[in-house]
Amino acid sequence: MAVTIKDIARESGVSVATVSRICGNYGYASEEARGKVEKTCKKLGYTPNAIAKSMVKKQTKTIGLVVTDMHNEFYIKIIEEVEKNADACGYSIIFANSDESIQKEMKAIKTLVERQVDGILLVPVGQCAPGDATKKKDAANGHIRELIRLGIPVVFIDRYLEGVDVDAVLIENERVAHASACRLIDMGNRDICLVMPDQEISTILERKAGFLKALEDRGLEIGPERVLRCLYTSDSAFSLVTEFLARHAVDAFFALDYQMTLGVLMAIANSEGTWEKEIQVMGFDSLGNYGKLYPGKVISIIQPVAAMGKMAFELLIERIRNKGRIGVDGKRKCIRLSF
Amino acid sequence: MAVTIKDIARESGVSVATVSRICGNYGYASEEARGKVEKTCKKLGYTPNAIAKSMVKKQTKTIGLVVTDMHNEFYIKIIEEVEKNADACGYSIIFANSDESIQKEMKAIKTLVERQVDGILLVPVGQCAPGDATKKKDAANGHIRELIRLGIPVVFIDRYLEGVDVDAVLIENERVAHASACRLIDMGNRDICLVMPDQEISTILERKAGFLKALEDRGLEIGPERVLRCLYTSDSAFSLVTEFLARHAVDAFFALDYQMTLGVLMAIANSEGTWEKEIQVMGFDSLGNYGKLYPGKVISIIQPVAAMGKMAFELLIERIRNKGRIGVDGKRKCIRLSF
DNA sequence: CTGAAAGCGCTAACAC
DNA sequence: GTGTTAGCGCTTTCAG
Repeated sequence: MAVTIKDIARESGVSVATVSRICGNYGYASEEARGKVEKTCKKLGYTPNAIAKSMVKKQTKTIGLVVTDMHNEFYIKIIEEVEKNADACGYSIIFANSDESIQKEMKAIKTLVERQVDGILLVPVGQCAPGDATKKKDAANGHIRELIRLGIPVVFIDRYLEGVDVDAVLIENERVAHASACRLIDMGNRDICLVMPDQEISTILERKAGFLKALEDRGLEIGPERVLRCLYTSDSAFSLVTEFLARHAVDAFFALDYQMTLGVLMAIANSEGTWEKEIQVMGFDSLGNYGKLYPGKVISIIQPVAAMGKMAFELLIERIRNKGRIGVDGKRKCIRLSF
Repeated sequence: MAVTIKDIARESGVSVATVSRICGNYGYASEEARGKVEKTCKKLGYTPNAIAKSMVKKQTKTIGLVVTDMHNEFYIKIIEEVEKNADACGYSIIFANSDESIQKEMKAIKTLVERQVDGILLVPVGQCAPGDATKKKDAANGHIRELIRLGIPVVFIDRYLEGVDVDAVLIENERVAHASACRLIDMGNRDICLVMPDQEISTILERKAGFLKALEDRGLEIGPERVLRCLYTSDSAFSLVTEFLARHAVDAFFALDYQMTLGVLMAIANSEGTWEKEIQVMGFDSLGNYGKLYPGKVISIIQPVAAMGKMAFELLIERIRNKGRIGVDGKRKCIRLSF
């Protein structure tokens, strides 16, 4: 049997209240009592029971963190940053991977709610489709709405969901994509191929819009065969680009996220004769150290991931502190980082 | 206020005991009661409180997971696998990163204990030094011993600690390194350079021993300048190998883990004139998809990480189930996977 | 089959 | 300053 506050109280000849005050160090306590209690705590090897504490304080000092993909270094970085920030504030992370599956996300969130997390940091799977699919999407996002109804603070990271009013920390995807694509064009690349996952995810849609606008601004057109849509994995991008390269020549590739960038590089590195053509690659997300493995021409659009993790955590903490109220102005915050 | 079992009881005109039986579905309950309770649960949007449940059941259905490095894909895979297996069994993961710091590890473990995790999966930082440093190491590993004293099941993954009796899931490092190095030599490589972090970690020591034994078995010698010791990062390995390549020529590199393998490849890819020399690289851990980015000669020693994660989790669960007793034979298990 | 009641370990009034 | 006590939401005997 683990030693409890009661044991400490008995052993030191004081009441549980006194022990609680001393161990939680709040309220008054005589030096004498303090000394005795601290000694017995050490002697008996007392470990406070956070569960019991949570029970009465109605806060667990834990937050849920759900990401969609563990093969994506961007999300790994997010996990790392969130854990670091949380730890510094005495929060623990209950971690879950939704693996781009809405079912897994729903299950994860249900578990987190049951475990009484103080708040949730979420990269939402849910796809924000425009148009007639709205009703279906609404149903699919019911679990997020439920969270809001329950008053559990949630902050989205990286992606947002159309029609769901939630705080979020995002990137200025359209602007950044636009600026980057302009730069790519202004470097002299005319024939550019877009590589993207065929999914209705906010980041992808926004980046795509920015890219297309850049083409338009520069008076360029893009044929449908130059918009490569694949599954949301680097392998899929690899296959598609490899196939494409066997048939076509291009000046450059524009890849909309980590997996796409990786797939493009893999394809170029492995396609006969393409290496020396020096195709320019521009893509979202750093490939970490791996960039050094690829000697070709690559420009990475590196998101400020550390800042994103920090801001998301801090925003969540703010919401947790003012539980119920949503900021001073009563509005959700949607932080858009530019860079 | 969240809706509780009490609300459900009142609303459905039964006692809390009945509601508890029905929601936890154990014990008897009439169809009538069941129907009423289930309806009100739905109506009021009842979410069971796992914290309260933990309080009385004295088990939280959570396990702690602590890894040492989030820039190492091997550990990321471990996280992924553990989460997947845990989720399937109704366990949640409280995650922490010790970042190779013994202080952070101690803090993480303290937190996990306070949070009453049912068990802990740990890649221990602690370095298993042979010889006179023993006493210092013992002190450093006191927090692990404390865990055992408290009866909290722990399973080490990847590394073990000398003198601390804990279940572990490891690789047959020495044998695998030996076999791999033999193969490397038998391919015709005579002048081989070893790249390793300068740390007393079990994996590294064992792999090094296997490598050296292979040289000995084949009647080869290795000069001290061909044993490259660096910090435990790919950048450090990169610098050291780059410097080495500027001065020496070798047939092959043997890298003792993920970070080392990555550093070696980076160095070769970026060193003037080394590319075409076709230096053979053999190293522990897959570089995931990145392998495709490097067109040189690489042989990866790929650890069965999925099996490791699964076995570690299952061993932990077994220990949790038989809380107190340590297996049928009263002995710790040290599973050594070969491949 | 169902209900009353006793806690799990801790905090927080409220009295002394 | 310190102790008593009433819960937090739930499970689990033990009666009925």
